[in-house]
Amino acid sequence: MPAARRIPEATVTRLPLYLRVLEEAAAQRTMTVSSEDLAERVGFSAAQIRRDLSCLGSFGIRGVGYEVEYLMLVINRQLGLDGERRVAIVGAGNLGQALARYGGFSARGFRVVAAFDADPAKVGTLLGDTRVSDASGMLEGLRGAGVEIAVITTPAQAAQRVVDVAVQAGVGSILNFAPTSVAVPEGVALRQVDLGIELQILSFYRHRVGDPAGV
Amino acid sequence: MPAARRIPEATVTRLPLYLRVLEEAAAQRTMTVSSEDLAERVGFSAAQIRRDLSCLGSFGIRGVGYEVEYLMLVINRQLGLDGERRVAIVGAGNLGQALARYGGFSARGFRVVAAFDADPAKVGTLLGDTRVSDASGMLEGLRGAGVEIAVITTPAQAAQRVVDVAVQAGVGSILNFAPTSVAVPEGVALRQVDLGIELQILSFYRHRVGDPAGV
DNA sequence: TCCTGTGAACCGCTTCACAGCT
DNA sequence: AGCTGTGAAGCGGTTCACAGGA
Repeated sequence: MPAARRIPEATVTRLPLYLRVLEEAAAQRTMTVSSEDLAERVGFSAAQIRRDLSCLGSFGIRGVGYEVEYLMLVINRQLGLDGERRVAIVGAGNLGQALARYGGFSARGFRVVAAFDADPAKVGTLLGDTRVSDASGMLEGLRGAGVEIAVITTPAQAAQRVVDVAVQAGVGSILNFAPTSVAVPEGVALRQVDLGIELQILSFYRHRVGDPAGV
Repeated sequence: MPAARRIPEATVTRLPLYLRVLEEAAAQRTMTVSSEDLAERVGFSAAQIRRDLSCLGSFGIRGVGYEVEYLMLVINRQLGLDGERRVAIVGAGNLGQALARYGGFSARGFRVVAAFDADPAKVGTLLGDTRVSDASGMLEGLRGAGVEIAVITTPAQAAQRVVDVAVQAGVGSILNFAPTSVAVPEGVALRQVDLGIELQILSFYRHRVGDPAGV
């Protein structure tokens, strides 16, 4: 009986990676993988992986490893990927397009059921295969479509307003790509990704030469 | 004399956020900010911020706070944003477009000096305002343009090949958006962002109801 | 008085090392 | 023999709490 422990945040962020390599393994008709195999594919230690997986229960086979199919099932269920998630994309720019067309979404059960933009020129066009609606109808639109996750790809100055409307519409999870920090009330899940910040972090690690700069 | 200490990785990832809110503050003609002010804007604790900034030297004014302009200068220099960084984008799809047009890049001194795609239909088109070249000329192209950072927005199966060529061309930093883990040799900086994984993490935190699922 | 800079305590995550199961 | 699952140790980062400067 898999004793489901509390799952540390750090572990949660790694589970999707395991899922990705497990799919690769399954595609190669691999039946079982050891923590060592997984370690090689994802790039961190075998101990780390055993510790992570032990949080989900204890279903590895000693002397053998983990059953690929079963492990995928367990991780999928833990992440809540066993059903469908209703997603809205707000902001029909290039990033919104990129996300709407990204195959990895639908493959994981994320369905884009609504799209919004404030620009009249974009309203009525297709984002992936979802028709873009006017942002003025967002509150009702999000409610009506039963959206659980809102993905924000608007300019920075619109982001907080969009978040507020989404929360009001009962959206429980927000993924913010706008280059500004937004606030959500207690109980709403939030993740923020800033593409510009990633480059800045890289920029730091670039000039690792001992540079004892003064003031 | 600001004693420049070693900067923890966690701190580095926060510096760009400080920069962002400092710019907002500067736009509002704010001359100084306290760690408390900053904490409110970025959303973590004042102690955290003081600790982070103390790594860059000690130039806060007790009883007052930090000078906005000077703090920006210090952080910019630490991140290596005081000069220009030559960037290439590989993969001219929607995500590549989104990045090329993203204002936050040029504002921070990141210049897109080359773009590549394997699709003949894309070659010759514009990515932002950079002409897309054929991927077959990537090695020479990257070298010739003196690219320091390669941003990868190709499909997963092309990513590792692109990384290998980039490294061979002397590119020191890689930002990978392709949904697969790539490997780089020692000494090359690497960051990976998977848009799909962010959604999966959110999905986990969504169903926080006590769900004692069995096997 | 007010806020910085920082030792010290604390906390969560990672790694080690090995007992125990197959 | 081989690999999992996990106590225990180790490590990095965060928070506390306060000494000390403006």
